[in-house]
Amino acid sequence: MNASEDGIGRSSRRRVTSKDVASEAGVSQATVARVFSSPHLTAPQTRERVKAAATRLGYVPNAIARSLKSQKTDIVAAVVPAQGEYWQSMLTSFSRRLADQGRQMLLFSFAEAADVDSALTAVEQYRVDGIVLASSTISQQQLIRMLRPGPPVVAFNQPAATGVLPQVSVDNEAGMSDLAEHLAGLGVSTVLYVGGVASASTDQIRYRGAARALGGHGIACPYLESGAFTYDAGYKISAQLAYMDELPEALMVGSDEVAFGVIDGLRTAGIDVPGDVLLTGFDGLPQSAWAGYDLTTLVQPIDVLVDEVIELLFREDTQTPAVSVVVPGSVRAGRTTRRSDG
Amino acid sequence: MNASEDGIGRSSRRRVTSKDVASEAGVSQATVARVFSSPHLTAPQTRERVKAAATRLGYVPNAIARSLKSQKTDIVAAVVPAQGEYWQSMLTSFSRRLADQGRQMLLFSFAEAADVDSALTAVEQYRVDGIVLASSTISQQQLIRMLRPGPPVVAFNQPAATGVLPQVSVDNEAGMSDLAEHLAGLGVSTVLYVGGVASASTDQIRYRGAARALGGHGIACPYLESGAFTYDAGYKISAQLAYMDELPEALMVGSDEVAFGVIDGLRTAGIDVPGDVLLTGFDGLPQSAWAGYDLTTLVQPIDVLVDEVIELLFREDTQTPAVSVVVPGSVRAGRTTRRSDG
DNA sequence: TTGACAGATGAATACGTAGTCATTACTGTG
DNA sequence: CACAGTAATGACTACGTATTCATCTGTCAA
Repeated sequence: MNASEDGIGRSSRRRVTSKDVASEAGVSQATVARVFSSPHLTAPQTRERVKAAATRLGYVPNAIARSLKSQKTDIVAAVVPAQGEYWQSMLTSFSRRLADQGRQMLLFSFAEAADVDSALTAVEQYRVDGIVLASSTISQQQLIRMLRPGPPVVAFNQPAATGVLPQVSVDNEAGMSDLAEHLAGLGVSTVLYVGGVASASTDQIRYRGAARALGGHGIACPYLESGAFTYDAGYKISAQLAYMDELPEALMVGSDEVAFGVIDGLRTAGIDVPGDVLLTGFDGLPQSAWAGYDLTTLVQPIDVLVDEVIELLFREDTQTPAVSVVVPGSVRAGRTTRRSDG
Repeated sequence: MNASEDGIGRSSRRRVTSKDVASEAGVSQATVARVFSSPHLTAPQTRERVKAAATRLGYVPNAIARSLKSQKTDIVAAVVPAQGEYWQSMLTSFSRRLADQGRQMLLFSFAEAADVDSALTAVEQYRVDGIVLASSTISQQQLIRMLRPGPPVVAFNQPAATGVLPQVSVDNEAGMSDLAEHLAGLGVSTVLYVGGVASASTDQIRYRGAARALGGHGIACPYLESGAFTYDAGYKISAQLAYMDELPEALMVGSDEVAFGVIDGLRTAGIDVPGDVLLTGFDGLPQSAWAGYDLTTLVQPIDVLVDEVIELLFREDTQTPAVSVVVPGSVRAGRTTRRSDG
């Protein structure tokens, strides 16, 4: 007598398989499989009997086995940086969209660029149906690596990937340009651009958008690098700004998160935004609309971007070489570019 | 002649299997498998030859097939609400921790409580090695559903699960109690508690912590429900606060995110925090340390919580019935409880 | 009545890997 | 030299499902 055999433990004795259901219902395994994957091939009466047996035994189809046989997993992998408000909101939108389609999301987040390689190695092992690469810190070399045979890959908000991988991003240049026009329309004549990481393609393109638009109005636009796309980087760089002989009329910051840091840093130093200096962000994070900041920023239509990614991943047309999709954002005018009440 | 056969397209012709590598290297499939899963059983010379062949062909082991055979996926499922800063930071920490162990995270996020059921159904299909249930809005019934045979399940910050499922959470009651003591130590004599969702177990327990501690000092602590654990809920409820005949000396808010809304709402109404009213939060979100808020709050040691979850999921000892693990948090005193400079 | 045909089902197989068992070669010891 | 013991490998099978092919039943038209 095996003592451990009939303990009513939390753990299972053994998983129920379609074969078990088959004998319980008095049909073949094939029929059970059909009831769950192509019910129209089964007789209503049989179907009910099988379903009843399945419920009785607590049968749940094994997606792993199904994936092996059908060569599709219904899983999409997302390779995303661990830090950053922007990526988090993108993740949220993406996973929800996938869930609507009966797909799941396998998450590979990485803290440092060095971890990307191991993440990519892991991704390859799971035969996912598609891969999304996010983060501007993925190297060109790593992008090229994804060109091997395998599931479709799409880069997200990574202009550097253009020409290498299909890519979806907001129109960074036009977006920052629109913000610059907004400032120019307010009569601003001196502007300083506060970037995140100068080597990041998004940073470069956004700056170009600002510089061109402002240049069209005869306004110069020097570039200052904060060092990272984080709150802390913005907060720290604000010390430099506070000690400048003369503040520009407006600051264009490369991302909302950095902008939050800049604003808080300036305010801590006794410099009011927008009283002493106007300021714009970029991304349209939820927090940018919070009353504490009420930031003028470029809102990225994340849901649209995500839909485009999914569209690119699963489009039927495999002939047409994959292209870059660029989606326009929209300026949200907040308090940080509202001229003081006086 | 099949035209599409030798196009150098982006997509694969056919995946390379261990069998292909075997013939390429002149060994059996079994040997190839051993080289990748238990190299110590192979001769160094053979190992190199196989690896070379694998590289030449671009072989990548198939995790799906491995999972089917070995009955483990190295995947942990996380069922998490789509909204909420707190969950996002928890997710980040969790996925990173798993990655360190060579495990992946399958994400199931849900927008509304109604979506939880479909998420759970999907989770069951993938034979994951463990499941983490987060969010206080998962119903008791849904928790009970997870008691079926299957992978280990752990609830995260869900005191209501105690006794039903193994659970890990911060010490909500002691945490809020500590914050209350902090206020009492400042000589505060009137307090109002602003909760999130009154029916949520975390909300109830946190309130209890506040009420008990304050009661010990002879301080009453009325409860006001904001309606959700969101910024907007806090912002809206602040209107009610602004119109009160007399403000309490301090507000204890049930979560940081709600607290941000309350602070911004009050400030918009011309009520200064901490000048006119002191305020505490709960959770210790990254933003709570931002200079704009600099919130006095209870910092949850997310990394510790996550480690405890993983420990519970994968502990060897299957005998001992799973328990509730309660981890203490720590008070971070910020500007919002600093008496005005005067 | 017979043959054609659709509907429903079962037997058998493939998906790609890991592990079991058997076989072979080789080392060291009596 | 014989034998035991170990290292290395190959043949084979199981994991749980989906699908192909064949079989069988019953319906309908000629």
